[in-house]
Amino acid sequence: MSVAEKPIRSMREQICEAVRAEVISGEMTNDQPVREQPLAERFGVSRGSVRDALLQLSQEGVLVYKPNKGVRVSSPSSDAEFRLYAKLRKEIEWHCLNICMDQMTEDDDRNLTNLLATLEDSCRRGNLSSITEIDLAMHRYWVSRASKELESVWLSITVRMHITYTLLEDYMQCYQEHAAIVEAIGRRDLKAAKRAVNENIRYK
Amino acid sequence: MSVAEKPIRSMREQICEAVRAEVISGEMTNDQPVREQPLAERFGVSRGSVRDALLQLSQEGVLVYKPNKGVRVSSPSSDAEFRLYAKLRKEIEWHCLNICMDQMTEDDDRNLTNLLATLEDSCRRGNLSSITEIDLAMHRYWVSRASKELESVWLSITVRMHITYTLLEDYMQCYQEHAAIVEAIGRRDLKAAKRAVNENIRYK
DNA sequence: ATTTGTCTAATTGTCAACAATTTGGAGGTT
DNA sequence: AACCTCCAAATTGTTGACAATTAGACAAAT
Repeated sequence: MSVAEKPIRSMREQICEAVRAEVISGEMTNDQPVREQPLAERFGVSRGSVRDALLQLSQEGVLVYKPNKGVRVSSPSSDAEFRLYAKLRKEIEWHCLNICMDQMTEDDDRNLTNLLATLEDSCRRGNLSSITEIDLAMHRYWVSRASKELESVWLSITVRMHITYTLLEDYMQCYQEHAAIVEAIGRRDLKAAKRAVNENIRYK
Repeated sequence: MSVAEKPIRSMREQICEAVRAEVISGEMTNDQPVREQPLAERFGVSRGSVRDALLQLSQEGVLVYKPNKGVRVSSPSSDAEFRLYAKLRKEIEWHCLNICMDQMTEDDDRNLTNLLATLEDSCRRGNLSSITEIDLAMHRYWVSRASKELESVWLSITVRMHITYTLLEDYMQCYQEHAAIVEAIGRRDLKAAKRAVNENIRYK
């Protein structure tokens, strides 16, 4: 019998995910300082826990930390760095597909199909923050499935790409690209899955 | 005039560097738990600062964190992941050489030559922990020179490779490989530098 | 007008105490 | 001996208070 998953998420993890989602979806503008006290009040915890979360997000690349000055939302990378990140991200996702393709189950297929359905809905409604969130969640799925250790490396690279979908027509294209990936994984077709992922991770 | 560097290092940063060096150089065995209280007493600070440092090192990949159980030294990756990390690391260092080769000064040449001399000394004396430390410091030099943002990504990938030189004969080879890199950088020969770096980052 | 110094408010950094959780072992039962 | 139960010690998680640092406003001096 497989070991039971731990649904417990530490306070720090919850704050991390909330702030990360807000930053990635663009609800916080670049270079904007992120103060500890307001966040502590908002989550009903002490500053200590908030500090832990902000420190982790800084290490992750979502925020930038300066001693005695706190953290601020990180600015977009240069084009050259963006292309490098895209390349690294593709290498990691390809590797993870290699690893986890064989051990995919019908449960995984269902989970991915559900994520895809949610993505389609968000794309139709044009809900930008929801799109970016689910986009990340889908890629994260096969990375996490392959290696928990790689997941944190992948995340710290991906968040630095500042993914944003600006044009309305991009929305449905985003959905179709992910549909192609899920379909390839469903057929356990490694080559097609890699090709589809490569199509989706654009080099700008 | 260039902006003055801040030599100030926060308490957390100092603890991080000390513990990281000890882990990387192999002074702490794999899976060994790292307790907060002893470290706090050793550095003469409170547990809070130590917690911050351990959290950062967990995010970096040096340590592994488990809720309510603290951190332990991370175990080596699988061979497949090692090869992936090597590939990612090479891509980053190549990119950084691309960026910073043009803006290298005589000061940089002096710094690298000094590091190389220290490395030679450590290699002759067979001081393993010193070798790994200087090895990392050298590669870190051109990465940091190119991009502070990439530095943290590079570090988190590199520390997961668990670099260790086990055989005595490897020591002098390590020195010679780095000598080749420094020499190529001194000639501002990008292609030769990339080739030398590629030689040094082995795929196991 | 520009610079310099100083005060004040806001913010981050550190600490020690307390709460919650995990660990390990003593003691008893089968 | 093997297995459970419970308790105590060790360890991590959280909190509020206080110290240190920074940023902005304002006045004084050149």
